[in-house]
Amino acid sequence: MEDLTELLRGVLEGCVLQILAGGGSYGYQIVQALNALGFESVSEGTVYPILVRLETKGLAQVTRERSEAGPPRKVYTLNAQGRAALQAFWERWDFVASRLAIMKEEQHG
Amino acid sequence: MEDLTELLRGVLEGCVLQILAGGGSYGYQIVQALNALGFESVSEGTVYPILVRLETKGLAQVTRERSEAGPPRKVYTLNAQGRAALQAFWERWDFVASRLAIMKEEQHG
DNA sequence: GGCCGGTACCTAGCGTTACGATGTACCGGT
DNA sequence: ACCGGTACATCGTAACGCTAGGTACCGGCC
Repeated sequence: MEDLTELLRGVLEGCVLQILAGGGSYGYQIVQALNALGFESVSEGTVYPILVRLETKGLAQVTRERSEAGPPRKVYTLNAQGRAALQAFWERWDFVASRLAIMKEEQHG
Repeated sequence: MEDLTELLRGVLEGCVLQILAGGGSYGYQIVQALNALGFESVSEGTVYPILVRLETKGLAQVTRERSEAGPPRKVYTLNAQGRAALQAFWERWDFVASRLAIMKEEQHG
């Protein structure tokens, strides 16, 4: 798949929120989850700033947990504001996706 | 609807390509078409740079047509490369949208 | 004639975001 | 001692959308 960079703007933060909604997670694991999902080009340089942003905005809390296989993890957990932000993200996404679907229909109709 | 700015990155260029695929159009009209579609915040300062970009990339040609109600219009028409770019856009969009759909499912499942 | 609203174009500057590159450091196995 | 995997951080760059401002053509109205 070609370069998705521009299309992923704003989307990745939503994806991270969604992943965190499924239970606490940390940067390295989130990168792997996004890669596994098909966003193969997403790397640490992209995800870590997002996590910092979420914490700064007060959408997630951090706890340190030690790892058996490396340095300690910074586990992020969504709070109520974070869940609200996730819902708001899906609303915006659904809106945009619905409009794009309309446009695409017109292509063939 | 809240601020869609970030979600529209990359998407607006695709929308303009799609609009142009339906026949030649010009900046002012495209702004109105996008507004009518629901992207109400999109203004001329957003669309004109996109059109310049399309021409620079060799995806569209320009012809001047006079208007009865104002200064002459710059009518943009897609060429073969433009139609290819449109198709490539839809492929990328479908990919991203499908992944997001998977993520959203997991929310409830 | 002068003014205003609608049409139509353009640009500079700003903020946000994703990404590549680079660096640090902990750990187990060989 | 070294290497690969785990795990974090940050700087600089590029791209894009948006606000704000500017120019200009036109018809109608006072």
